[in-house]
This record gives sequence, C-alpha cells and structure tokens, in this order.
Amino acid sequence: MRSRFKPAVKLDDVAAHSGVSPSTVSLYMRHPDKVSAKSAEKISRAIEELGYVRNKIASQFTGGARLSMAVIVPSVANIIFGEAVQLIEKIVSEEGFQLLIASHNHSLEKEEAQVRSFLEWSPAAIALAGPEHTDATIKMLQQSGVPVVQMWQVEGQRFPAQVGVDHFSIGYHATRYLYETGCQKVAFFTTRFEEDVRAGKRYTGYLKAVAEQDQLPIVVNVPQSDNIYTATRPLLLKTMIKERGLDGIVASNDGIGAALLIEAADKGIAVPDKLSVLGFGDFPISAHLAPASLSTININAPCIAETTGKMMLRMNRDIDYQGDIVDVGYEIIPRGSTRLVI
Amino acid sequence: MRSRFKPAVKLDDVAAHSGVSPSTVSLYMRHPDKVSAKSAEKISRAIEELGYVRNKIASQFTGGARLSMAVIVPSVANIIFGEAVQLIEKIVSEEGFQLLIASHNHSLEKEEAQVRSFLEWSPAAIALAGPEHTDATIKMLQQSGVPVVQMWQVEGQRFPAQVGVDHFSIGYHATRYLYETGCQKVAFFTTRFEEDVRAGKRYTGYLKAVAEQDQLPIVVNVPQSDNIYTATRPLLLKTMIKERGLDGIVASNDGIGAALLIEAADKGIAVPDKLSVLGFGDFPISAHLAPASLSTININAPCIAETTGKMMLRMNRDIDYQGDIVDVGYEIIPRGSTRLVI
DNA sequence: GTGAAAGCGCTAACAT
DNA sequence: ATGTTAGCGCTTTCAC
Repeated sequence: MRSRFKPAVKLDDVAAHSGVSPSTVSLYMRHPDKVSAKSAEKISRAIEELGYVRNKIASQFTGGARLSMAVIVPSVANIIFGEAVQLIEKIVSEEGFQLLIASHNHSLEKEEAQVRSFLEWSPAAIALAGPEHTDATIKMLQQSGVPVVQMWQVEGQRFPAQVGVDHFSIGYHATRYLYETGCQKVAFFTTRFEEDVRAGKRYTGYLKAVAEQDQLPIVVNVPQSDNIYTATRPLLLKTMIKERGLDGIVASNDGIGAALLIEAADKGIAVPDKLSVLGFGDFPISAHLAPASLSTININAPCIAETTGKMMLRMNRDIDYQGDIVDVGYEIIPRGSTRLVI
Repeated sequence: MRSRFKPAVKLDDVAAHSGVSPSTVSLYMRHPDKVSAKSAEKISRAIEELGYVRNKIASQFTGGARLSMAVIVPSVANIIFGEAVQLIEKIVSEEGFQLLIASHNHSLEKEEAQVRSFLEWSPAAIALAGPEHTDATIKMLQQSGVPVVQMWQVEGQRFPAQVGVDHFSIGYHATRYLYETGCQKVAFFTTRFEEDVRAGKRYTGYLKAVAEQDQLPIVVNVPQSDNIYTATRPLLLKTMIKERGLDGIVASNDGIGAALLIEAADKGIAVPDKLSVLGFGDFPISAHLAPASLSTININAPCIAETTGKMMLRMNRDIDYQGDIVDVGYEIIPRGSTRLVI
C-alpha cells in the first residue's frame, strides 16, 4: 500500500550515520549524559541532519515503561474541567508523559468504553471523576493494576487516592446558609438532574438541610440546552408562582444562578430581600452581575488539578505509595444575592 | 524492578485458552466477522474469562496502522476550543482513533514542542490552529508527511487543508458595521494583544476600516487576568476620557464586550446611543445582558470542529485527498448594544 | 563507555 | 477459515 508518510528515519540510521552502535544512540536518547562527549556530539549532529524523530510506540513497546497518563472528565467543554485538564496536562507533560484526555458527558457507559480504550495504551495512571462507575469499569481498572485517582468528589473507599471536595456537604451547607440568612422556603435548581452525579450529591445535601427544617424539597430541573440562560429564565416565575413563599434558591452552578438573577432583575423581584440566590463555582461574571452580584461557593479547582497530577506522578514513581485522600474544601462567598448572616 | 501492574494477559494466552492460533485471534480482534462463528464464540469466551485487553502499542508497532490523531489548540480552558476539541474527539473516536490533545496558550515554542512530542506517537493526522508556526514546526510536519489541517483561520497556502474563517475580514466588517450604524470614532479592545494571533488578525481588519475613514486607530489591551470582567471594566472610562468622542468599540470577544456593557450600565453611559459595542463569539450570556444585550459576531465553531474532524479522517483514508479550504463564514448578530442599520 | 544479541506482543503475508 | 513464520524499532542485559 502506498503511504503518504515518508519512510521514517530510524534509530539504526542515526547509529550508522554517526558511526556508533544503535545501543549507544538509544542510551543517548534516554540519558544523554551517560555517553561520552565525543559520541554525544556525533549523535546529536546525526539526529539534526537526519531529522530523526524517536518512535515512542516502539519505545514503550520494547521498554515497557509507560509513557502516557489518562484523565476522563464529564466534559472538557465545561470551563472548570477544561482548566483542570489543562493544568494536569502541564504537570504530567513536564515529566515526559503524554496526557490522554476523554470526556463522556456524564454517561457511565461511555466512560467504560473510554477506560477500556485507554487501558489499551497502557497508561501509567488514570484520573476519573467521582466514585460512580460501572462494574465493568471497576473490574478492568483493578485487573490492570493501573493506579487510579478519583477526582472532584471525595467519597467512598474504592480508591485510596482521592482529590476533591464533598459535594454532599456543599449542598447541605449551601442550603443551611440560606436558612441562616433568613430564608423560609428554599428550592434547588439544577440541570441534567439524573446524569450529573456531583450535582446530585449536592442535591442530597440540600434534601437533608430541608428535612431538618421540616420542609418539603422543591427541585427544578432545567432542561438541557446550549444556552443555560435561555433555558433557566422562564422557570423562575413559574416556580415562584407554584411555590408560594419561595424566597431562596440553591443553584447547581453559577450559570443557573446568574440566569436567575438576570430574570429577577428583569421582572423586578427584589434580591436578596424577596429572593436569595446562592450559586456554585464562582464564574468570572458572578461578582459583576448587577444590580445584585451572585453569592456563590468556590472550590479550588486548580488545587484539585495540581494535586491530582502530582499524585498520579507519585503513584507511578513510588510503587508503595497508594495515594492519599485530600479534601481541598470550599468557601461560601457572600455577595449581593444573599442577605448578611444575622 | 517490582511493578504494580499485573502481568498482562496476551493475545497468545487467549489463543492457547481458546484452542486456536494467535493469528486467528488477531484476525478476530480486527475483523470479528472474518472468523468462523465457532472460533469467534470460543475466542470471545476466552477474552471474557481472561479479561484480555488488547495492547494497542504492540498493534500499532507491528501493524503500522496509525491509531491516533492529534489536535493542538491555544487553550482547552477556552470554552470555544473546549467544545471544538470535544466534538473532534467524538468524530475521530467513532472511527477508532485515539485523540491526542494539547494546548500551548498562544506560545509557538510550546506548540513546536507539542508537535514534536505528538509526532513521536505517529498520529494519522494533526489539526493545528492558524497558519503561524515556527520554522521548525513546519519542517517537522513536512518531513513526517502527516496530514495537517489548519483550523480556525483560513489564510495562506502552506496547508491545503484549512477549515475556519477569515479573522481579518471579521475585524474589518465588524468595524464597518459600527460606522454604518452611526458611530464616529471606534476603538478596538482586546486582550493578549501580542500572543493571540487570531485576535491580531481581527485587529488588522479593524485598522483597515479605520484608515478608510481617515481616522486614527485606538487600541486598548486588557491585561491578562483570571477574571476578564475585573480586568476590563476600569478601562472603559479611562479610554473614553482619553479619547473624547469615542462612541463605538469592537471587542475582541464577548467576555470583554459584556464587561464593557456592565461597566457602561454601572456608570450610566447610554448604550447604544452614547456608546455602541460589538462583541465576538456569541457567548451564552450575551443575549441576556441588560439593559442592553450584546451585539456580536458568531462563527459556527461546531461546524469548524466537525469539518476538521471529518477532513482528518478523509485525509487519512484517501491518500490522494489533500484537503480543502473551507471558510464557514460568520454572521453579525445585531442586539441592543448597537444601533439599527440606517 | 560501548557494542552484540535477544526479544517485547502483535500483524501480515503466505501457505494450507 | 486457519496456522506458520518473519519481523516491526527499540531497549536491555551482558560482555568487552
């Protein structure tokens, strides 16, 4: 078969061209300082002249050393995951690893397929979001022996390496915060209710806080859309009419929170006096919304990413290291959309 | 050396376990329908029982068939690129390719390193953003013979495969649009002025339109920040004071445009009468900004991504196909922040 | 510090 | 439809 690819220059060619043996060139590629200055000079010139590109496929095949790491998140199009992935990439690539990235849009079946497909590349470590996976995923991971770190959600003991926050606790304290700042009746606005497990965790926390107040929960599931504002806005009045006395909303993310504030301003609903809103994620615009800026909960995503990257690296390096459980915590950022704590 | 990885089950093990030869198993892995139903049955059971995972490294090494494709964008944390990457991933993974992703934050040197590192994995195709690359990058790409698709910016003839828009034209027509809707003095707000080449292209288009009006250009470079709103807002009044009579702004993206509108509302500047703003990118919030929504320019990013993915696939499949130049175009979306065309 | 030789796990002729 | 064989490009002992 004809090929558009030029016949590749091989390590053997470099060896021939520079007058040393292939194994010396190989040694030079991996540890340049372990060959004599004279050989190094000749080899590097040959590489330059020939335009040699090392074949990592062959390297990993032969040497067995794993050259990639993998990360699977629900969505790279989501800014929070996008930034995290970018940071992890930076960290692991500095140690020479190729980062493999995939996203499954909250589908555990797609995640399973992606884990399978990544395993075929023999990665040195894998990072996954949350503790929920199909049985087959778990089984493959265990069989492979590839170190895995559970990201975002700290929960359960399936994986001894976990970096993230406890979303249940966030949902609980977010709701408590609204009650403590004077709300009587609090609803939970979310999107992708069934699929987004971490939002689901926050919802469970909300449920507990609501139950403690002897109230009935109110959930609003914003339909999926490519414009969260357009999808969310009409639901505010609808919900307030249906649920008389509603005066507080925990939003599953700042996109929904911002949409709610925009709609409230448009309809003349006084924030925070008639309606308090607490978001999640501290989006850039949240502090700039007017007339009321959006109170929110911030988790330290860069810290999660950095810790995850470093943990993958360490688990790969140190075979006795099983990983740690690190909860990076969160903070409530009070702004104009909630009342001051009394 | 001790290893945490379980000794892998190999194709030979599957063959032994199922009582057929390794090549039959290999055939089954690649074309399940080309082995007899009986063998297929035995093999699939053996795979199941043994938990066999195919070794793609060995596959690609032996077979020569390239199993991955690569895409390099300025930033995956940028929503527009994040979505595009996700779409490309979907498209190429459906044909069995592993998508390799990297981002370099507008650094051509980092891009060069990433191209080098991707080439080591022998990808079947590579997609890059824009026509600007280091000489070494170009040379490596040519030497390798790997098909490359130039994304986002359609320009030049280095690569016969290009999918995107003409950012120069966008900058030019955006500026013309403001003049045509009654603006007298138009400025250009951007960020990362030196690095973001596509924003630079739009700026060049702006320059042309301004020159045609016999005006002097006004550029404002928003300092880099993790919050574009915070960075942009203070610059509005400063610029309006310095440039008396300024009544139109072309914003390099909707983040800056939104920040400008928020600041204008806060300071009581009438939009669009005293100030018109035209953004770029049609962010979800743009249509929902109040009191004036943000007029913007929309490029069909999903179309760029999809076309790029398909073109990579086709270039890999059909050796005679050199790619096409496809300009997906753009549209101006008039909203509240610009006057109606007279 | 350097070279010779063996072999990693799979695929691709080719023969049957 | 299935088995036999050779070998992909590199790394890794092990001598020298």
